[in-house]
Amino acid sequence: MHLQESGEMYLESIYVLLQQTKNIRSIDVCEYMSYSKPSVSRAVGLLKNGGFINISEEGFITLTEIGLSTAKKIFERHTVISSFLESIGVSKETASDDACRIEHVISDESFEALKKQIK
Amino acid sequence: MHLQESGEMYLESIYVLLQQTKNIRSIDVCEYMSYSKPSVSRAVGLLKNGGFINISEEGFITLTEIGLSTAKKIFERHTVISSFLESIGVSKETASDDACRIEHVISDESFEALKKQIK
DNA sequence: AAGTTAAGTTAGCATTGGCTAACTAATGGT
DNA sequence: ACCATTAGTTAGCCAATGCTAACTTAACTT
Repeated sequence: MHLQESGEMYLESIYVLLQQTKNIRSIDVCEYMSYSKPSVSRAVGLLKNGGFINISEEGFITLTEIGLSTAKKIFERHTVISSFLESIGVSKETASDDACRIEHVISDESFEALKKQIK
Repeated sequence: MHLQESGEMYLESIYVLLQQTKNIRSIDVCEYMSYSKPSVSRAVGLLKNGGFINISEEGFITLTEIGLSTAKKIFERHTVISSFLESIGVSKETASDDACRIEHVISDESFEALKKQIK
């Protein structure tokens, strides 16, 4: 199942939140992304349908195997792109903001080339 | 007037076409972008309303002053990003494809940093 | 028990930006 | 004169993705 750019953002946010906190729910995603509850509710439903996450009885979100690997991939893109931009003199904040958008549109080929560049 | 990503793509295509051919019409944009006539018709109408292009009596498209400077800016982003990617080993085609998408989302700050990088 | 708060869902709106179907209008061939 | 082709427009569909309003449900408070 293919994720849109927005789906990737939600998944990445869930991943980041799960690194900080054990138990997260939709409301935490709302807070983190500054999106409304209905928006998150729908997105979370789509991620669940797509097999990327599971929702426990109590509403806690966990990543499936596919969800985790997908999230890791997106997150790696974020950190690599962000690091690269910082390495050429871009401010931390702009680098992260730009990485947020570029991570969804860059090809594997260019990403790998960038990755080589920063090490 | 602010252009969406799609508007930027149309404007850039018009700019590129005008560098190749003197007289271009909507149908040429359809061909070039592989979009349907109604899609181009609407987009061209929006660019005209936005003051980026003019349409002659015979349907020929010309760039206004603002349209030209905007298109040049976008096109410069394209070439710089594309050149940069090629310079780190990305194939010509992938570099251009990626530049096409990155050019719309990258910040001025990161763009300037990239530009410095390739010279 | 009754009321408040918190989390989530449902319904439905708006925008963006692609599309097809079907129309108009102008040009050109036989 | 008639028909075909070409360019463009209009109307309206569809998907994605944000939103608000209003509901349900569960839990806590007093």
